[in-house]
Amino acid sequence: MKMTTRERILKQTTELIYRQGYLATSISDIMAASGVGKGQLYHYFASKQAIGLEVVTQLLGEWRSQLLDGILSQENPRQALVAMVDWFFEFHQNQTVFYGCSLGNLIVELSAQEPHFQELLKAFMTDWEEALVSVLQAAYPERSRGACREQAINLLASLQGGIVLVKVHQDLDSLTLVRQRLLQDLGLVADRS
Amino acid sequence: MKMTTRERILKQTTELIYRQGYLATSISDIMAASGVGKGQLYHYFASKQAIGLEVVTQLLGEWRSQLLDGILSQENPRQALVAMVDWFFEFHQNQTVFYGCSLGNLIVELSAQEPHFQELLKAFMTDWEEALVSVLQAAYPERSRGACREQAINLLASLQGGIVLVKVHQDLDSLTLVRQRLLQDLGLVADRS
Amino acid sequence: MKMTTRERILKQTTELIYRQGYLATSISDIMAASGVGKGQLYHYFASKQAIGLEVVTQLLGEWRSQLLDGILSQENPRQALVAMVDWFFEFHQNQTVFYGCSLGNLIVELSAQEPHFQELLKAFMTDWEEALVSVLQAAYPERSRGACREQAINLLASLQGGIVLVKVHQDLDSLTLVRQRLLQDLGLVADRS
Amino acid sequence: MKMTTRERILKQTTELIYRQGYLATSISDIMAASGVGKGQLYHYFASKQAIGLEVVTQLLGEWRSQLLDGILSQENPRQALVAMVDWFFEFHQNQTVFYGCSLGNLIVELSAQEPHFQELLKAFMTDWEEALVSVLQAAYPERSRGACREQAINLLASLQGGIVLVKVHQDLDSLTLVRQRLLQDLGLVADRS
DNA sequence: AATGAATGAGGGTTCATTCAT
DNA sequence: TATGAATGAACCCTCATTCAT
Repeated sequence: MKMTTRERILKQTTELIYRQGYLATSISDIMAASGVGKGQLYHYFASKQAIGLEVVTQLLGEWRSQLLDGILSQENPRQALVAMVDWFFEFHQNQTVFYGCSLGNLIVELSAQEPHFQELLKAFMTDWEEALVSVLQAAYPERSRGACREQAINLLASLQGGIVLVKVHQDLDSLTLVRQRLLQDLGLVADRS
Repeated sequence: MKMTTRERILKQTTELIYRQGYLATSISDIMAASGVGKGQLYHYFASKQAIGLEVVTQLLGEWRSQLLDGILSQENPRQALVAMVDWFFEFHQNQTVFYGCSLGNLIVELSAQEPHFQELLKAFMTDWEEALVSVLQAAYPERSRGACREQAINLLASLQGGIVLVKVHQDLDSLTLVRQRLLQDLGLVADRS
Repeated sequence: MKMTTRERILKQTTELIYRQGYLATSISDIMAASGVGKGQLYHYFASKQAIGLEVVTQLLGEWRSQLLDGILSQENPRQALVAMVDWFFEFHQNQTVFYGCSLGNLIVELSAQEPHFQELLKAFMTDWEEALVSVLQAAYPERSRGACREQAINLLASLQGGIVLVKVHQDLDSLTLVRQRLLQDLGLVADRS
Repeated sequence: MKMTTRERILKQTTELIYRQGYLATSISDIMAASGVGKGQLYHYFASKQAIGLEVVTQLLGEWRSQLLDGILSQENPRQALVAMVDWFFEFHQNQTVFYGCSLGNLIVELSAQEPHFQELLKAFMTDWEEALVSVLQAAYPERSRGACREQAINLLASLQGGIVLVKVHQDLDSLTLVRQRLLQDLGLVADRS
């Protein structure tokens, strides 16, 4: 249960970046949140960017294991899709302030400005898309790969856009409606098949 | 055709905020971009936040007039919907760097942190949603208002999410696929009605 | 008699750099010595290096006007040479701590590390050498230019080296002996001519 | 042939200080260059200053043995003088970047600031001067000790000043001319004697 | 309406050093 | 003998803002 200093820094910074964004999170913020001195921080990390990149790397690792290797890798493809939508939804369900999607926030804040971050984020999103395509292909073997890809992209866009709407309204409604439609789509198509 | 100093400041700041975000845009950046001294700037605006709020206000005014009062107010509701999707798509089509959606970026960056900005953005998004609901209702009179609302939210989510994907990939593909699906949906539903 | 803030900064920094060297002179030192706040400092100068370069530029300008345009430009070339040696000597004569030569110190500290400084210093030293060559040529018209150049370099080296010895001993003796020899040489040669 | 950790630290630091100066050489630089951890470093040395003083002590020891006990202690005094000038010259001859004189650099950087360093440097320079005086006295027995001392100082000044000029020009020419003159002087005087 | 001097808190980073194991 | 975690002052620089003219 004991955490090393390095882990504490990363954990706290993950939370700070999620809530405030990368730019708005200062080294002082990180020091205060993790109870660590300046020198110590730079003992473990070379720069603020290095912390940021490590945070993102770990975050994506977490998503990979939970989402790609876990949820999307289960046997039944339709259940996998439903589980993914639910997983995404449930994360936000219990919040009091809606900070948005940890990944989406980083994409919007950094993709056009910080190539190192963009690279990591893009790689993950590509993997996510491909995983989704595979699951969709498994769920609907009669469809073309192109059709699956289109649906995968649309599915991801809906989720990401849904959480953007949640953020501006500070209200879960939009995501609820998006989820409803997504599940319906998945079911509807299933009915037809 | 001459621009006043105040207008010049706002125009340049709009561009800077679009590309870099609000936090990353410093007073110095604004001064440099608009060729204005410190005194001037603080003569016209009380603070950086005041500039930002004015920029957002003008931006939303522009969207209101172009999108809500223009595109979405045309007689034929289905044409209105298609036009809206195209308008959104075409804005991004000609870019070399994909900075995302001016509104979406602000929502993600500021909604959870800056109530004044959130308020403006939320008000506009609400109006946009309502306008969409009305147009959808007009297009599909047989449907319930709830169904229209669900579709409106999903439409907006798809667009916002699509542009998020574009930003992370720095590639228009995702939005192209989203647009394809949206136009298809609008047609498909039309066929059924 | 009133000095502008900028002038005050430069004057104090010149003194600090002379005594401590460029690296050892911190922005805080400069702030304290010139009674100026951080923002103010960076209002007038873009960076510590910019201050340093300006200090060096002004210093070299001063040397140019006093030494090259003044002392070395007088009609009688032998008097000019003697006056130069005396001018150099007298500067150090009245000091209690021997900080060395303002130029020599900078050369030793920065020539191998900081190209911008080296460039300025080298340009001045080249001018100084050439001025000396001309004066020597005027004093001893029968000599070859090469011989004059050799003597010029040796004269400069003696002065610079002399003040290095003064610095290590914290004692003017070495420079006194160097001066003695230099004046003797000039006289001696004069006798021969 | 294996070097102890302590020796490795000293060797690398000597090089770093020679190239960058004492102030500009950080503990991190030393650690990196010698491949030693923090604990190691402070196990062998009490402080950065202690390392610096040891470096200087060793350096001066080296000069003492090579120059004072070696070159200047050979039987023939005139050969000794010529050998000294050549030794000094040849060290610099093969460099691509001219970092100046290891001793001269330290004198200029530290004499007026760091009493401990100044003490070491001054002691050595005094010994060097005295050794030179003795050799000159041996070479020219007819001269007064005062005259020898004057020449000794001037010889040292020429060398030190010559290398300062080399440093600012990043070009060996100046030292070549200084050497030429010095050897000529030694010969000239020899001729006269 | 306009200029730019002045302020001082805070930005990210490096420093030499000490401590615990 | 060796490791590297921890400390905190100081480094250069940028920030948004205010003031005097």
